[in-house]
Amino acid sequence: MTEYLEILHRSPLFRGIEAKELSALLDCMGARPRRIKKGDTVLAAGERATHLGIVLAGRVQVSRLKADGQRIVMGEIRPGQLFAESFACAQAEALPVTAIAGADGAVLLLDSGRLSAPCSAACAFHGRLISNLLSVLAHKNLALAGKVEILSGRTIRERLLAYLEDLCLKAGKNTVTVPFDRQALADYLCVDRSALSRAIGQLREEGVLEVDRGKFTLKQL
Amino acid sequence: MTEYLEILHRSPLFRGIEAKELSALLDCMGARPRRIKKGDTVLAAGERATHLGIVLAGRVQVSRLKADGQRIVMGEIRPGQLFAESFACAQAEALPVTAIAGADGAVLLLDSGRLSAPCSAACAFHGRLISNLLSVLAHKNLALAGKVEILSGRTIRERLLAYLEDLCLKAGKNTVTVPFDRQALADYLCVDRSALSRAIGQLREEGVLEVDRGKFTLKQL
DNA sequence: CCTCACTTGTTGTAACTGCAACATTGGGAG
DNA sequence: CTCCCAATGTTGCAGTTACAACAAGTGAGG
Repeated sequence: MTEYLEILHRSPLFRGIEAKELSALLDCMGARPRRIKKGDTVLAAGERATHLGIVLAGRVQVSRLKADGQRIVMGEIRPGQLFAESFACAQAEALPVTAIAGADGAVLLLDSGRLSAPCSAACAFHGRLISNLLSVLAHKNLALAGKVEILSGRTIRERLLAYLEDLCLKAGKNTVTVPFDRQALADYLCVDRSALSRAIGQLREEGVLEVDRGKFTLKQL
Repeated sequence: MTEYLEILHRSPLFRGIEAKELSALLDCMGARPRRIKKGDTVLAAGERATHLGIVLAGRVQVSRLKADGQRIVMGEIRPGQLFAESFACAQAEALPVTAIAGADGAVLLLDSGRLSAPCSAACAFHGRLISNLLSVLAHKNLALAGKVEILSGRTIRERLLAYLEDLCLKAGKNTVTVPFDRQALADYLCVDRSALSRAIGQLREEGVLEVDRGKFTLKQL
């Protein structure tokens, strides 16, 4: 656990909580890190949504499977970030999404009940924790709204460019590495993979885009 | 204000707070109801996101205008429900959405700073308020995820049916009244209005759907 | 070096969409 | 009742997409 304290301390969930206090807090909540290997299912759709997850190392991909077999990739979670927290906080009956490890690493699963229930030992930080969680949920909301904006594009071209521009804006440069392979990127944009390939090819031919594996460079911004 | 206390008391934000305490709480936060007329701009895009809104009567439509002029209708807010709360809680620089009254009514705007800052008089209920807000944000997240699922449909037909099935599921019957006119429904589904009309016509001809103005009946579920 | 599995790119085609322009409908004001 | 206007439906068309099937590229392991 010790090796991950630094990551946890930087997590938005524990902002403002001292490292030594953090350790006690985690003990109190019975948190144990769990190692994951690429491809492992961290949380499966259908489970009761009792726990929220924090990525300690590696990355976790959250996706949803529709009845017709279509997959929607909701996003990729990086170290320090949370996943499944909305479902846990909303006390959803069944988890509608699946979380899969995108690389070897580790996660921490926290019982949301224990997180929000008053705990005699750690009550001093409890308010802070809830307040942080509020902020995390709010930002997650903004991210989701951003995803809606991407999906509002009516052509693959529009959606891809909206996504890449968003990434570039956040990265502060015009070259970004997409954390998905082509199929996952297509599922993230909710389009067909081969059609996405065609759109990428066109954009490259037009000189709008430069592509090298997962590295995209926007030539004009 | 008194006329709206009942609505507020039933709002998820004030769950578990007694009616008489509620009144004091509102005073303490300096909340004043504001009457709105159909078409009024309640919150404008670009404003600092300092306040969250609660609909007291009527309805409020939240939409976002893209750079290319395309409008995205995010949703319709009904009495007791909140809007713009994510932006307020995330302390967003500028509001990315616009809130417009869809009918005559009234709203309450609450300063999110005052909501989360400790208040000597109402501190007893403060924790409750934050906890409720957490739940509201979590549920809003689920709603947004639902919208993403709707937008993941690759044809207008799929999106419309996903939306209507969702409404029917929530209503518990197979006849629902859509709170949008055709243009707003198209903007909600992020498709062209005339193409939406065409899709509705096809579904009706096939006997899948019965339509009367804004009233849709799913013949087969 | 080769094989094999997996990822990515390519292409033809039918179907669907966005767009624009126009027809129709329905309800409110006078 | 009639007029008027906004909402809704209709249609032709060019462009885009999903789908399927296949080709090319890539990397790990023997």
